[in-house]
Amino acid sequence: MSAAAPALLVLTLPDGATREVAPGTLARDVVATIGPRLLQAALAVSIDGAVQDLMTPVRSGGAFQVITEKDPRALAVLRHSGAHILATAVRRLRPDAKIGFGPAIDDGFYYDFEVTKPFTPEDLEAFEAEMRKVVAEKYPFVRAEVSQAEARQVFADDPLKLERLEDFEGSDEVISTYTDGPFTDLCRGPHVPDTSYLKHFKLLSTAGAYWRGDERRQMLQRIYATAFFRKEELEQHLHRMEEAKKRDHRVVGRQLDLFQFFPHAPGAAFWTPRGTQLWLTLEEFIRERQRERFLEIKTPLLYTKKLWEQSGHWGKYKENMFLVWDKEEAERGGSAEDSLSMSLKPMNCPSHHLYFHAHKHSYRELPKRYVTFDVLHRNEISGALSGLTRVRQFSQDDCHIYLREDQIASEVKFLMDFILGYYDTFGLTAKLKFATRPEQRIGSDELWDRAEGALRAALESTGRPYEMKEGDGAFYGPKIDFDVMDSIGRAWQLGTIQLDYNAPERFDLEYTGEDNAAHRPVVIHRAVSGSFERFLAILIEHFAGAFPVWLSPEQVRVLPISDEVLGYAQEVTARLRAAGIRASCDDRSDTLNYRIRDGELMKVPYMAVIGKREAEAGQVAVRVRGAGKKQEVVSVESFQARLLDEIRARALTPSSAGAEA
RNA sequence: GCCACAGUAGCUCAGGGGUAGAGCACUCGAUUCGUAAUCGAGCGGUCGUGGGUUCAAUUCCCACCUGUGGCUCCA
Repeated sequence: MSAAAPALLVLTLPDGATREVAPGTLARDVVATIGPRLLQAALAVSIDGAVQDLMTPVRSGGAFQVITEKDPRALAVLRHSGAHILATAVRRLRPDAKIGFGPAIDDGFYYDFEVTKPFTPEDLEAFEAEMRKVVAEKYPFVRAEVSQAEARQVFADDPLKLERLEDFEGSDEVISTYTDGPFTDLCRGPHVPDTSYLKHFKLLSTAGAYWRGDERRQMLQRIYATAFFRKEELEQHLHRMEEAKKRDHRVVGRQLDLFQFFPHAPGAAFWTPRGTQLWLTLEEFIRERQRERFLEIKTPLLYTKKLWEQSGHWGKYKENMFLVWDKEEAERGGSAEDSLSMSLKPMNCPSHHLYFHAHKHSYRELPKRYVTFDVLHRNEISGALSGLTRVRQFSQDDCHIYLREDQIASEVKFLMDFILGYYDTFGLTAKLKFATRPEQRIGSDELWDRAEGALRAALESTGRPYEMKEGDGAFYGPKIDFDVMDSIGRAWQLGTIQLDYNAPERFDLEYTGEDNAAHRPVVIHRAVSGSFERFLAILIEHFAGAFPVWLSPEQVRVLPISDEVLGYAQEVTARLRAAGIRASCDDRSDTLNYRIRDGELMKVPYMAVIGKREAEAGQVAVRVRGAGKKQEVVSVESFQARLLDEIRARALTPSSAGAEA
């Protein structure tokens, strides 16, 4: 503020009105000129798109917006303040705790601490209680701008903060601190005006987290928490977490008897008869879709080191491979290391390249699409394993396409339609991400220009919106990723289309062109499901176990009301089975209510109840899963026909129960 | 791999230094039922594994295994 008469800054309000203020005016004073009610509701402001708190001096002009609870950006501000309040409470109860980072995240916030004794669940309760005190004490968040030297003074006892301060060396970024009562943090802000704004919050869990995400650095103790403006929102959030837990594929998988794990095979699933049926149905579906334009091949699971050296896996991926001991190599006197000269395959690409290389190919036969469903093994670190979503043994619907460069655009278009159509069948919606050349890459810039151009042109030709992920491509080529959204709004990265100019070089792949000369093909890596295991886990959670009829392991359960009609019930069951429907007859001597309940719990899409009336009329009383008592009595023929239609159409929901066609 | 937590009957879970209990499931008997749990009886566990402390360990301690939540990684 050295200038004698600084120029006024012009702030433009959303309604077009303007305010002219002297630099250094507090944001809250600007808000006050708009209205007292707005000042009451204000949590922060946005100037030219940058969120700042009310006590921040205005330093530049531009679009000026007041951020209230309604603003989507407000929650992050509240949660960030929540993180400070958490740290305030932790510091009071555990003065030895060194503070790390404490940001707002998608669903809440966390704070990392370095402590000699890790936190226990009881500690969490104590911290939460202490936070409520800090909230009640209503400390204002006081911003201060300090020099590097002053900051070093303030955080002299916090080595993690001192390390953070090093990042400011030589930069002209303003160093600011925020103080709420007894606690001061190095922080850019913004914050809500005082601690009392944090009303509805909950500490959720503790976890270890490496300092700065680096596994070579020390492990800090992270506390996860969440916060909302309204009590109902917090309750809803916690309820959603509960609901998500209920549809957790590990829980549903046990309830519906789909798969299980044994300690004897960590990271490898056992599929039960019902689960195996589910798997086979999915696989059959994929096979059917791929029958026409893809070539399925089955290849070895175990290969010699030579292949992995050629593919580059031996050098870059060996840690993750299950190496296999070669007896003869050992007997030749090789070292223990040398005797491990084979490996279970962790990926299919080398198999496909090997096969493509083994034959002469004409330009006329491209694109050539090889698909393989073989079992893959990756030796994941134990801590990474989790249900079906992260396993050591899995299968992919893995495809490698060998094509001419001029075919890239049309091929990518074809693959995109293929993949999106696949997700549609399950009611999954996909978001597309286009990832471009990364820093670490191979190939000339001209090649990348061509590859990215072709991929992008194909992407745009579909007219679908997509997001850019600059620099996130594979080292060998750009890619399109498919982020799939499930029924409760979670995103999963599943499908991918990747251009690869590296593999053809490594494997010396060739085709004979029109000119009778050898040419290099391009390779496209394509996955749709990711892995069967993970995809089935997603489907289980997406449908909460209530699969559409075509996928259901058990499609119809026939329930005879009494033994008198058992014969007819068995006849109906046999007839449905003969028509290719997965039907069973529940002839247990339990009550009808009991058996209906069991059928509902097992999420069987249709129950066909049969009493004397139905037996006499050649009908069934159709009960649709989840529809309660609403039922329709129809002839066996029309029930069967309708089922077959629904299965053939791979309908997501049943059409009205057994309506006569 | 790292940090924390957990492991008791097939499942969900209670208990706790003196070798265990419920509900459901399962088996048997009775019941033959009209749309989400019929009644009764019975079977079932060396309390994850191995060591240690103790007169005594499922319980306390240590190690390991497996799982869960994270970190890292990732289909």
